Amino acid sequence: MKKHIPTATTKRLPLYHEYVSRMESEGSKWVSSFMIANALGLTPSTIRQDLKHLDAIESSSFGYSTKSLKKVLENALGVTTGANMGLVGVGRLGQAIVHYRKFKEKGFVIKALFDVKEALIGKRICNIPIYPLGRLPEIVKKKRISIGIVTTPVESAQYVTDLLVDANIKGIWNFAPINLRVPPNVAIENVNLCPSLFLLAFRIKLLEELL
Amino acid sequence: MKKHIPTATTKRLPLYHEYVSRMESEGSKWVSSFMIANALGLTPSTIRQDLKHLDAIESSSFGYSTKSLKKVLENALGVTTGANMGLVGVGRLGQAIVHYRKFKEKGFVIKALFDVKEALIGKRICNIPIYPLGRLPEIVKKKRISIGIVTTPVESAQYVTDLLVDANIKGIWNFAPINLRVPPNVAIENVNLCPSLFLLAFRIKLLEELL
DNA sequence: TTAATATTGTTAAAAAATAAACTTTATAGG
DNA sequence: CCTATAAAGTTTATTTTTTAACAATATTAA
Repeated sequence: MKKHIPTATTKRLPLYHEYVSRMESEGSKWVSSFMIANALGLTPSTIRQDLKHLDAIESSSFGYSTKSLKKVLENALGVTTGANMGLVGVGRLGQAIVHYRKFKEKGFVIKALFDVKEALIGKRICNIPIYPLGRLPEIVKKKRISIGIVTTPVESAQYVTDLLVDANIKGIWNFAPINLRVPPNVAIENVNLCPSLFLLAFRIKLLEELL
Repeated sequence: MKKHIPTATTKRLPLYHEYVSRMESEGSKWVSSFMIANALGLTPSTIRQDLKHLDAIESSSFGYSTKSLKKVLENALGVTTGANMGLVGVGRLGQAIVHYRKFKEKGFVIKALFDVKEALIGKRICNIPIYPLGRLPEIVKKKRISIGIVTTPVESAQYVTDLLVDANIKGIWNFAPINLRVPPNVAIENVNLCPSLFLLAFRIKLLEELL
């Protein structure tokens, strides 16, 4: 297969990866489409269809080899090499992300922090230095940063994004509640808390109407 | 229409709401399907199809009335009344969420914090008291908490969720990277950072392969 | 070696979601 | 009042996604 991976599939691949990683850390040698489906609320058929788009995975009548599946997923996702990241906006959310350990394990390392607040400049969080926004272009280039994390207030998010784009960043991980405009050669992924909470509220409402 | 709202639509409604809210705060009286589509990277047709499922919206040859659309969306989403929330796991991420202001405006108020760490008990963050986990059932009942926010480490997430479910919570907003098991009468919404970052990495990879 | 079982791999059907095309309604200007 | 325009509302077609059914393969134990 391999040709073109459907978008619905691409959104699930990272979830499979996470599940498989957990199973591996728990010592499971094999993982079946039924197990994944059950854990993620999908059908086994969907899992198998999705995995058909990837490289061959070692399988048996127990299911897929945990190790092999994880490797193939990482390959497909392009998370084998990791990336250097820079975070702009060292507020509470920004700091929480800096302390988050999970992606570091995978080679996604935050190499620099940026903020406008004078008081923060020169300090370090998790041993990562905080630079003034003005030095962003220079530092991004020097540290070979390819992903920008935007955790600024809404007002400055687009400005900061433009800075990052001009500095030749490849992707933006955006936590500000705004749809940023980026050129087509820059990837973007939004993490948006309010809509997420509202979706939960909506699901609660649907469940209540059912009674 | 009104009958059954497709899930694809439900996921977009909160995004519409956010966009409309922003437009309203910027003083726009009217919002068209073209504008929304353009801002969110969708087609106008999709927007119109989606809104067909909701109550009638005041419209003209300028588009939809911002005020009316926002109201109808809030109605549909069930975010008119808000909800009392309790947060379990007062780590860095938990604290960042406590300080997040946006949902409070909409009536989604965090009324209590819970943690196992002795040192935290009795303290307050944003004037919200921190209770020991043991008092969760009692406090949830007393403060009429209907949404539980889980920001604990993975290891304790399921345990905490069970506690919340037993305390008759209606929905779980889960930030732990694990697929929690809840009974069918409890709604759940996951916010999962690692898959989100991996999806970004994947999009970057796709863009690079294009060149 | 063979039968039973569990699971993947594959194909085909069904359902859902999206996009396009067309109709109706509302506004603005002459 | 009429015409041009802009957008919503609606219908239809297309595409994508999901599900179900079945075939092929690997394992286990008798």
